[in-house]
Amino acid sequence: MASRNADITIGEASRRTGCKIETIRYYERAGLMPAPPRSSGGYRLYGEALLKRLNFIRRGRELGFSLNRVRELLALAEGGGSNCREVKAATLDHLSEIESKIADLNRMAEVLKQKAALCEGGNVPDCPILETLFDEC
Amino acid sequence: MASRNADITIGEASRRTGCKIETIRYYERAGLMPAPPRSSGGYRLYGEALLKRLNFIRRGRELGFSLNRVRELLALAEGGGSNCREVKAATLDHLSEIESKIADLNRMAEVLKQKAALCEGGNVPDCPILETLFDEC
DNA sequence: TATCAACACTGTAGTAACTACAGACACAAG
DNA sequence: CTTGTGTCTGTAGTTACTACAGTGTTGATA
Repeated sequence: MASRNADITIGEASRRTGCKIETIRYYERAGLMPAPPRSSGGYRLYGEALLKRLNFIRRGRELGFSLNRVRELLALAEGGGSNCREVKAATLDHLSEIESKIADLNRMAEVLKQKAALCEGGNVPDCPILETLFDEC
Repeated sequence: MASRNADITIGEASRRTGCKIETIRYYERAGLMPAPPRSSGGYRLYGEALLKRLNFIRRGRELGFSLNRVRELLALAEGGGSNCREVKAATLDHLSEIESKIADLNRMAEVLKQKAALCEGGNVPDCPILETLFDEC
């Protein structure tokens, strides 16, 4: 049960989790991953539990959680009393951040579309886009 | 025509443009703003042209242009042959970056909503959100 | 057994776009 | 002349990595 478990080098861990090697080492430095056991030659060796943890981090990041947020979630997952209420709160918090970012970007996109429409894109000087950047209220 | 023009200190420029003082100095270091003239005591003094330029940068940033992009736009605006076609291209480029960011965020928001819905948020251990982070695919 | 490629190690520095000091100097009002 | 506010420089910190350089390890082959 422990034999093939502990023979995973960092490169293999990288392939299996989709985290780059340097990112994995970075997570260790940053305290998101514990220092793993090492081979006699000093190579890091990852077991299943650590791979799971790496995947957790990667999935959290893919969902846009900050590393700090991921850290919190890991703490919640670890502290046996993993408290669903807190996790849900963090998730909803994050969701509302994302939604306000979406709203911001939509606003930007609108303005950019308007500006682009002003401009027929010829070889003309006096571009209306630049003018509005310079002069608008 | 030049009297009240050149008496604007960095604090006043900050108030008028909405850029923080340290950000203005940063733009100078970063080559987006030229080194302005100085008072006898070494204070930076901004004229109308520089204020306009600062506003340009700020508006560009508000629209999500990167500083490099703003730099390009400024160059286009300055090179007398300010070429509407290039400006429009940069704008549309940027617009499509923003739109793909919006799509990403919408995807994230969807998943987060689903996850949050799984979870009734009680004082329970074994939170389904954490479980999917750990175990999914 | 020697050797070789492929891998991993540490430590440092760079990225974007600021922000935040510390310690020193400038300027205006009382 | 002092006091208070403003500004100066230079450096370091932020987030989440990424990219080296220079050295050591591993495992397979000749």
